[in-house]
Amino acid sequence: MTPHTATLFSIATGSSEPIYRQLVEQVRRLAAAGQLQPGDEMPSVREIAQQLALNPMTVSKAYGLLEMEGVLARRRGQGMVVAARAAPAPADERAALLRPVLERAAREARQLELDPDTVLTLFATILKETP
Amino acid sequence: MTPHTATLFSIATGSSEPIYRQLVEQVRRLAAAGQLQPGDEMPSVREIAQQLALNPMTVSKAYGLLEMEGVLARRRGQGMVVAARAAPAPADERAALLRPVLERAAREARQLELDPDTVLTLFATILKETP
Amino acid sequence: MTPHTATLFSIATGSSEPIYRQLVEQVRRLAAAGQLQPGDEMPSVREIAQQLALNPMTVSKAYGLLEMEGVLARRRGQGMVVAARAAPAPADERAALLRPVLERAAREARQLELDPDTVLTLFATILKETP
Amino acid sequence: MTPHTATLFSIATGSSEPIYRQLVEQVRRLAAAGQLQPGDEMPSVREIAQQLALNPMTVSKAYGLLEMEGVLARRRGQGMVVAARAAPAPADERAALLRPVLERAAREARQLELDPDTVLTLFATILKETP
DNA sequence: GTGGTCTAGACCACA
DNA sequence: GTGGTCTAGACCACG
Repeated sequence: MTPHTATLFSIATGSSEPIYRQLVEQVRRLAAAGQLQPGDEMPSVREIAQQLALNPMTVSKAYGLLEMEGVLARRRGQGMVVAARAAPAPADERAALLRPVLERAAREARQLELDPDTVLTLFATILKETP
Repeated sequence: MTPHTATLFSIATGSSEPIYRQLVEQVRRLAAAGQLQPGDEMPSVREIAQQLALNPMTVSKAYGLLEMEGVLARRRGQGMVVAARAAPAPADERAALLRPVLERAAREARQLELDPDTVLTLFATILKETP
Repeated sequence: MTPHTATLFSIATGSSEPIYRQLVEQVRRLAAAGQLQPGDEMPSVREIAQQLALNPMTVSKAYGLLEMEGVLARRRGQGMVVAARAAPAPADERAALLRPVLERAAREARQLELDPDTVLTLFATILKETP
Repeated sequence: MTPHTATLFSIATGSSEPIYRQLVEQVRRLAAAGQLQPGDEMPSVREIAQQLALNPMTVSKAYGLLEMEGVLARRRGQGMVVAARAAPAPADERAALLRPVLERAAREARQLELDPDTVLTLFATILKETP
């Protein structure tokens, strides 16, 4: 199955986060969650670049990093596919990927002197909104 | 009252976030939380620079931005003070400052296909650890 | 279209007004007047710096402020462009930008006890000279 | 006659223009206009400093400059008086003092592409409002 | 003493 | 190529 570019990625060009990193992290998460299964063919660099109006080098850089990480694999003449070892991770490993952003949120909450219950309630609300 | 530099700031020089921005955001949150009260004198550029081993211009840049934002005010020849309009914000306004990072966390959680309860439990744990 | 540096800016290095602010205000006015259209590419920091014999950081500071203001936008890796929302302002809005300096002139005229007609005549003369 | 501090000066501590310069220019204009007559005793440094909540050194610096300029004169034990040669200037000399600010306004008007008539009408309005 | 400005030059991240 | 960040150090303006 070849995932559709438009469905897969959501890039915020206005964000301060580098585009290539947005791509890398999204693929990483999608692979960990199993939305990208081992063997799935990734869209070509050109296709992504065109559809998202990005510089092909930006996409290429993301793919390169993902290959180094072992999330994607290069198949000669066939483009990139999701790597075998990128099997869906168990919930606790996926949770580990979420830790950094949660730790940052906790640090900010403390500096804002918000009490944990308020924060958790707010977060619960947002979790329901988002999907 | 003059807050103590060492107590006020914790800078991660290794982080990818620019130092001046770390300073800006910390001051912004401390003012919102009321740990910095209107009228409080901020440590001088040189003092912060020395204690945190930073270049004075880096600190100065942060102060300049905070002044533009209206969080700090310049008292000519006497350093910066916390601005009058930087009164401690009510809890709901402070919570609003936390929204962006929580929304980001929610987005990542969804891409990781983690169920909300797991995420909330993890966050609760982290919130207890952090302080 | 890429405006020419030399044509765009006239910097008075001798003035007490900081160079970066001279740049900021000129760009702001040129954008308001429509001489800089949304989408126009601005000259690069290095180009301006070289042509006006300034330090690149000085120019960079001006660009940074103009970006914060929303007058310019950064196109990663491709320099700055005039922001979309920086559309040419109608005459009355542009006139509003002129008010502060006119108010100052009026205040000074009053302290000099010059009668309004004299002042207006003088100003009319200067307006004809200047262009 | 001793002019009253509060009536004489209007200081904008928020402005970017140095306080001592605001003082200097105001005295200069008032003397040129004849509102301060030769021989008039100026308020003491302390009095001005207290009433306007300024640092006495700031006031002192302004007085020093005005003395150097010949606008004020030091009378031992009597404080500063308006200098003899600071006689009210004829209208054309006073107009000359107004030129710089008018030239700046003209320059800005041109960059804003405002036509001279509009500018003059606006200025006429402001001149009527201000007093 | 305070902060502001500018220069010079290095290094990095991004595209 | 682009702009961003940081350092080091000088000088100035202000109070």
